Formats: sequence, C-alpha cells, structure tokens
Amino acid sequence: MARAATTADAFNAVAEPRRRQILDILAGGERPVNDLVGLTGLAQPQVSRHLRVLREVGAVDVRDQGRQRLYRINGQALKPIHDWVAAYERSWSERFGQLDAVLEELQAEEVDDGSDE
Amino acid sequence: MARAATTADAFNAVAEPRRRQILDILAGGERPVNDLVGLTGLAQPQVSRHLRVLREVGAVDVRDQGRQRLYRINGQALKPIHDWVAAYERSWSERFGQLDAVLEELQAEEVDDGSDE
DNA sequence: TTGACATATGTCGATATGGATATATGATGT
DNA sequence: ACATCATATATCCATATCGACATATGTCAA
Repeated sequence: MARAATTADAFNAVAEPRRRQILDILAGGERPVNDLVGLTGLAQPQVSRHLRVLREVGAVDVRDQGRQRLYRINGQALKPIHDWVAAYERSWSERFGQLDAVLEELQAEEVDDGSDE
Repeated sequence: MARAATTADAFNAVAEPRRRQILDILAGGERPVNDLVGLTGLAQPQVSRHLRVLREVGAVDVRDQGRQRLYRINGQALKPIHDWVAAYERSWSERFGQLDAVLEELQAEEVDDGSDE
C-alpha cells in the first residue's frame, strides 16, 4: 500500500510544492484558472487537477463567473496543520526561553527507563 | 514524473500520518526504536524507515546508547511549515478581526482585471 | 448553430512510495 | 567465538501519485 490518497487531508494536499505555490498566489486574491496556468507555468490540466485536490480538502473555494471559475483561498482548512506544528514551536521560539531546559530534564526522567508504556 | 521524493523536505516528511505519530510520541521525550515499534504498532523495519526520512529532513536526531539508538525530536525542522502556514492564520484567528474585510477589498481591486501578472 | 474560449476529466507511462518479509550490521554478555 | 538483542537495509508487490496529451463539458459571441 502506498501513501494514503493525497486527497485525504490538508497535510498531504500541502505536501506538493505546486499546490503551495497555487495557494500562495491565491493568497493575493481571487483568480481564474488561466491566471494560475500563466503564473505557475504548469499546463492547464495539471492546474485543474491540483485545484481539485485543494478543493477536496477545502483549501480553496470556487465561484463561477461567466466562462471562468474564480478560485479563492480558504485558509481555515490549514488550521489543523497550524495547530499541529504549533506544538513544536517551543523548539525555535525565543518566547519559550528558560522553560525548555527544565521541561527537557523532566521528560528525560520520565522516559529513561526505556520500557514500553 | 511522480511526486518529489518524500525525503526532500519537511512538508513531505510530515504528510505521512505515521511519521506525525512518531513525532508526537517523541515530543514526550527521547525514545529507542523499540518503544516506537510498540507504541505505533508498526513493524520494526517500517519504523526504521520512517525514522530515516525524519532524520533526513532533520526532524529527529539520534544518539547511540549501547545497542539502542535513542531518537529525539528536533522541532526546528518544522519551522518552515509553521512559517508558511502562519501566513494563512489570518483566516481563522480572531486576532485579525476587522482588518480582513479591508484587506480583502483591496486585494479584489488589485486583481479583478484577470489578466496575467 | 457554429465556433472560440475556459475549464474539467480521462488515459497513459514513469516513478515514488508504504508495508511485508528476509537479512545484514552492530553491540552486549557469556 | 557465540548467541542474543536492537536496529538498519534490501527486495518485492500493490498502489497513488504527477505530468503529458487528448478530449469532454460548459459558456459566450456572432
């Protein structure tokens, strides 16, 4: 079995650089597909496909306008990622200065028996 | 061409649920591989494989202790993800209340010609 | 209705996975 | 040296991609 379908969750959707690129572009505002084709350099079908994945995880919304489909970002879908990563923010943020040393020592004590849990 | 190697960057490394699970466990402190095998329910080779990917993107560090290899988290490697997602935090955080409406209007004006950039 | 434009979907080939299994490497104790 | 424990690596199979290309769907204009 290979990796679960990319469509499954936001983490997978965003693992693809081109999809991040698309989101970054859309962060500047609503865009029709053709704009994205031009800006990304991808072929149109590929863009539509990436947009589909992004749609399926809710990272973008669409709106029809004449023959065009205007895509816009829905950052909400990225919240799970933000929340998950935020737990590790401690590692690099100065906001948690002294605290770390202490916590790490406590953790080391708890775990150093190496037995299962 | 298929998806870029999972090994390439943190986004891909973390796209795999099992690897997030491993990181979550390691968040509780340093652990030998065997602990992870027990806690994840994965077979030992699979765990070693996931750890390798995590190592290659710098998300974990290893330390030898006798026959064991103790893995620990290095959250630093996740900073790029945090930084990228943070740009979209506006969408769900109440911290940016009124601001949004204004910005969105500005963006709409900038973009509504639909031409390329 | 016909034709052009905008986007979506289907198919194909190449490749990168993840899990299962077998096996290699490495350290420890006797 | 040998058996054992702990971990890493290699091979295999099934599957999920991605990009390229062809084509379908849908909208507007004449």
